[in-house]
Amino acid sequence: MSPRAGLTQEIVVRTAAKMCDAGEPLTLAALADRLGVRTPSLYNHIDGQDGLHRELTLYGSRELLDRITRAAVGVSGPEALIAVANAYRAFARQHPGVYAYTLRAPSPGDAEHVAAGEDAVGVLAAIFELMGLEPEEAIHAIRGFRSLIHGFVDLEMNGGFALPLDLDESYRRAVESYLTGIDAATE
Amino acid sequence: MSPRAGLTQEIVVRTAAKMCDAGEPLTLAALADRLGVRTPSLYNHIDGQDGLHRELTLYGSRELLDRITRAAVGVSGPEALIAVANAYRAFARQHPGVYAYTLRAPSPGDAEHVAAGEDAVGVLAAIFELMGLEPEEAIHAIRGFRSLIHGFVDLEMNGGFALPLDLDESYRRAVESYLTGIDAATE
DNA sequence: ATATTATACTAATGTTATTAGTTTTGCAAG
DNA sequence: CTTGCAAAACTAATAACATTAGTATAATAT
Repeated sequence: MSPRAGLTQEIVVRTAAKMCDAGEPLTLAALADRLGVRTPSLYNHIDGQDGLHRELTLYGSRELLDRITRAAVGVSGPEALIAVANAYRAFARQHPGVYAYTLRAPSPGDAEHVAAGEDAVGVLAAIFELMGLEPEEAIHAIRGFRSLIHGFVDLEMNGGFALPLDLDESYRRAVESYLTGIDAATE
Repeated sequence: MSPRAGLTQEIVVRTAAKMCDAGEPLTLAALADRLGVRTPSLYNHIDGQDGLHRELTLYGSRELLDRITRAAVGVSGPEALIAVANAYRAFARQHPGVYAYTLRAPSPGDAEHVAAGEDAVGVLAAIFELMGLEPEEAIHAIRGFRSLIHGFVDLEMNGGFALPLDLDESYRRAVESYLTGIDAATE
């Protein structure tokens, strides 16, 4: 009937990303259906379900790295960190499905994935060290910073904040408070 | 052969909890096998897979609430919050599988689950308000606090912290920095 | 023009969850 | 003590999904 549907890994992964961002359950069957193809045909482009997840993780990690990197150019200090925090949350809200994949720990062999994670940490490390933190202090500070913004975004996405009080304001205050505390601890 | 294996919902849920805490994939098939029973027999005690997940969520939420409540008795202020943060992390490390279920948003109809979540927030609200925060300020502060500790624990559990630097120290500093910032913002 | 390779297919298998309907046990009421 | 009943376990069957093996065909390179 139709050998040659013109698929490519790029198309498969991007379509999968759209589906999970839209909240649709992401199964190989549904993905194949969406692409007008039979399920086994996907195996020509991705290594099964695990492979698809790996690709989504990599895709999301790179995209997120790109966002926070761009958010940080031209600014420094707390201002830069606030910009990064806002870019991070904006990405997660815009791509809730893909965002969830970015959190997966890289497999030891997955050099590309590891690299994307290290680059993201590198962006933060540069900002903190320019603020006068020693490298080791910076690592602690980055861990807390990442924890705060990821935690907020994750709870927000999972309906963890029930009360009718402005979430933007809560986020702004949380980031601000943490940075104030870091500043106080540095002196 | 063996009608009457002596199962009860309690046993089913606790066994499921043990399995997911041990990192084993939690399927009804595996759970039934573990209990020495056929899969459909589980339906006498839980309402399918969704029902099991709901029970695990409730079980975990109550357990976690119990831990943080006990951690907070007899102490107040930042000391109490640090105790809560430590109890929270200890629970997550001890019960990684169950912890993941506690994060699920309660279904609107699930009054028991909603109540457990509100109680947990209530514990934190009491502490913050005794520290002099207005109710609305307290909500913002609680959101940030929960975000920080959940985010840290979640990243830690998912291998998000790669570098060989003491995690306990990072956690201690993160909580301390945040509380310092809250304190500064309150005056 | 032909050979090759990649892509998509059909067919088949195994796992899982779920429902329907059946048997049997343990307990309670007469 | 017997009889009846509800609950708990079972078997059987169905549907969704992922995966593998093997086959056909189209695009491309020779």
